[in-house]
Amino acid sequence: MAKTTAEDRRGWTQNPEGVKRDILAAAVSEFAERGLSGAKVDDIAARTRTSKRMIYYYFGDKMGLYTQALEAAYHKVREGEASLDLDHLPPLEALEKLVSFTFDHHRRNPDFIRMVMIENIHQAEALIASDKIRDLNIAAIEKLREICVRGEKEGVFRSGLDPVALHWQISAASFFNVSNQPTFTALFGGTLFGEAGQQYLRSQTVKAIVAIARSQATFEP
Amino acid sequence: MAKTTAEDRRGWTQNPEGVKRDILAAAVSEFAERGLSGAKVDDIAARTRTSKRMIYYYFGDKMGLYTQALEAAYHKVREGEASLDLDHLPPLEALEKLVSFTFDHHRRNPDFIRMVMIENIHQAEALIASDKIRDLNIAAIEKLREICVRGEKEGVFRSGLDPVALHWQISAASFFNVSNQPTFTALFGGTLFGEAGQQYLRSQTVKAIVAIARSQATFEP
DNA sequence: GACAAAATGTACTTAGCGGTACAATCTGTC
DNA sequence: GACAGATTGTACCGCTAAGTACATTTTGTC
Repeated sequence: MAKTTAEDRRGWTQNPEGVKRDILAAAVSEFAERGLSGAKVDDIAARTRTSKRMIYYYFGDKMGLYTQALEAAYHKVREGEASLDLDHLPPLEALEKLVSFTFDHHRRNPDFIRMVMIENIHQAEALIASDKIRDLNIAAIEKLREICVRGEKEGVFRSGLDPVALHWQISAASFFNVSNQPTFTALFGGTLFGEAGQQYLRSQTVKAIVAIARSQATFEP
Repeated sequence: MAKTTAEDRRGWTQNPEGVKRDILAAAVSEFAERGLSGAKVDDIAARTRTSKRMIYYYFGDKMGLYTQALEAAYHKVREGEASLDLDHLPPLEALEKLVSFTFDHHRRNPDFIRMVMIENIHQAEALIASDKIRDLNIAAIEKLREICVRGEKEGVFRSGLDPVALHWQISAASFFNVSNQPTFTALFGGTLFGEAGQQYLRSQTVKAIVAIARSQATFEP
């Protein structure tokens, strides 16, 4: 995180793109950690190799920075998803793999999860204003829709499956698993969040989603 | 919400308990709406029939107020759950009813959900410090454990079911449904959050949880 | 190498907000 | 009804943090 790549600072030369990336990375961390009002521009600047002055120079104000940080977080995470190739798998395996992957992927990106939490606290105002993010997510649904269609054709999924509702189910488990870990651990202990617990939850989640997608009986344990 | 009950202000007499309740109600709304740093003590005071001075008199500082607001939110919600009687139902129906109820109950208490979101953003620091809240939640798990035990004995649930994991599954769906409504709506439209959509999601969720609990095949559509 | 525009550093202003000092009023008790 | 302690109102302080003024350096262009 926030590691210094060589190109970010070649000697003492100017480097607008590097500076912008540097600021955005710092902003994502800080906002994810402390929320919109909790994050301080001075603190973000301190995580940077540049100054507060440059934040205002490139991003206008705190909200401008926040919006772009949110976009950066979405971009990074959806990019990771895009690498997942499911077309060559039969629909049932494709769905299982997608759920497993999403579960793990969210877990690997807590900053993204926290940005979305913060966005929800703020009624998704910044997200609504960003067409960029909407486009990224439509693509995610299309991938799932394709699996649904294939599954229905082959008769392994029940007909009339709504990909958006299915996405809701997958997201609910994968998101909650990260977002509510602090309170859940505080109340019930951290057993479920160790490696074994997470594998268990993931397999249970896959099973639950598959049960929703199939109309037929399921016989495996 | 924050309605003026007759007893809260009898003429101009002192009324410590009424004032405290008034402040707490205002605090829950304000914190739930804007988060910990986002909430302003002056704004909370403005929602009150008393003054900022009284907030500091009764609650010490902003964090003290926040902690008690969190406790109040938990208390109210767990109290609502306690009214649910499942002992007379066979285990499968009891589980189904519990899931349905939880789904609806969370939906009816968005302020509670938002308080928990905020707590998670802050690593559950206030929650960890509150024994009161932990006790409330242990009780919720015990209710579920009892259902699991009965279900296993009667052979309708698979053996070795973990009530905490099951609670995780139930909470994930019910919580996410409220917590992420803003971003989900912004990205995919609000269809799922209308009355029909919610009924659909609730039934899907019940089906998913039941699938997890049963080892046997399920034949219903 | 001179000029303009882009990029950066330093120091400052300003307002919002958490918290408090001080005084006044209410209420139970003798 | 006087006293003590609990409760409340008014006015204020001080700090933090968002945002800016102004000066300086870098860099591409002729």
